Amino acid sequence: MTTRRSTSKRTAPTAQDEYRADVAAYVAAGGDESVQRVITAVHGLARKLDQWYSRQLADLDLSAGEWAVLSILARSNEDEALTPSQLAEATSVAPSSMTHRLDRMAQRDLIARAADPDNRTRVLITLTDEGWATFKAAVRESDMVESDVLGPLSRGQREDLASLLEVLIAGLDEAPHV
Amino acid sequence: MTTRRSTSKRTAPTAQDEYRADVAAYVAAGGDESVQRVITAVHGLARKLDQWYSRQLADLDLSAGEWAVLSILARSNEDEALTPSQLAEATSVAPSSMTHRLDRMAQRDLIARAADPDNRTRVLITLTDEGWATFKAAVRESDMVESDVLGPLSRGQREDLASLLEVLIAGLDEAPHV
DNA sequence: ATCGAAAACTTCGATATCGAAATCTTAGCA
DNA sequence: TGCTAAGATTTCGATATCGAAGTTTTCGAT
Repeated sequence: MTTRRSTSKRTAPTAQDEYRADVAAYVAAGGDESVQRVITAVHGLARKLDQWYSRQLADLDLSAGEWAVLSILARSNEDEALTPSQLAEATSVAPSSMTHRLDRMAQRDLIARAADPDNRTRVLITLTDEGWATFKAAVRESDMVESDVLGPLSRGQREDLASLLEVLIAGLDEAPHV
Repeated sequence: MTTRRSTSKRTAPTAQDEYRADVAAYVAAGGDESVQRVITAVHGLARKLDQWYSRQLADLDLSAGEWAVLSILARSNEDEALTPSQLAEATSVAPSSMTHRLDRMAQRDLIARAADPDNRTRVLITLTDEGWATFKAAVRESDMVESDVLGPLSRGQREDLASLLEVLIAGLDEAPHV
């Protein structure tokens, strides 16, 4: 089973090797195989994509967290602005961290703060033109990487894959683990 | 299209709603739909799982980063120990951060440092018995959540899903973006 | 109408992470 | 052998994040 001798320069196990070893380890530790294959693959894929993103985003001087804020605002801006708390919740970060993150983003004119006319406790965050432009630039760059990743699949296979994943997404709402 | 009125208590858009809105936003910004459906679903799933993990891991007094170290060691320990640099690379963290993380884990007796007999520059990290036990406990807990997530799919569908994802994983090694 | 509890955001102190410089070891070459 | 370049880890200063406490506004009950 030992196919590598990683003492010297061969420090590059392929993503496929890592995946197989991970699945084997989790199954050995008591996990169900059909579960671990899917979960491990989803995680590995997401991790790899995140690595690429952070490299791409660095070109635009954006951190992963700032990108998260940008993209959430971009998809919900048209109907209604969001508050710092909602952004913190949505990006899994403490409210106090969001304050600082928004400070930095406001300083760079990516977002704007405005008082909520209905409730002066609240602050409403909106994307500036600059923020929109940055969002679109990032999407364009990311789409290139993503297309490469999905390259090996035909359009029909992508549909199948998306459909299966969407079943899981829908199931998340039922899950009793909140 | 406006299906929510999130001013009051209804601050809980379902995971499915979020997913749809995300895909729509990325497509509107210039992304390919068959790409964005898959990528967005993978990300959403991974994010949700990560949220559950960090809650479960908190029970074991583990951070996500510490769990990453534990699981990487668990799968590669039998044939060969790893160095701090390799762990840093594998978990996408700076080498100096790994130093501190290993300090904490060693203090709690989860891992052990040992000098590499072949190269005194290197430090070899191994799991202690305590580390192994913690790893297994975490896998058992996680597997419960994961099984719930995959509940909506039949065994055959899981196979199909895993196979499609594995094609993508294999493709990562070819990708020219490193 | 007023008072107290709850909500939303920010400030504050402590901890984790990062990138760069420093230290020590190994490898290559004259 | 001796010397320089490269590699691996740790130390150091700066920044980001967290949880808790603080401040202001809103909501509900008396």
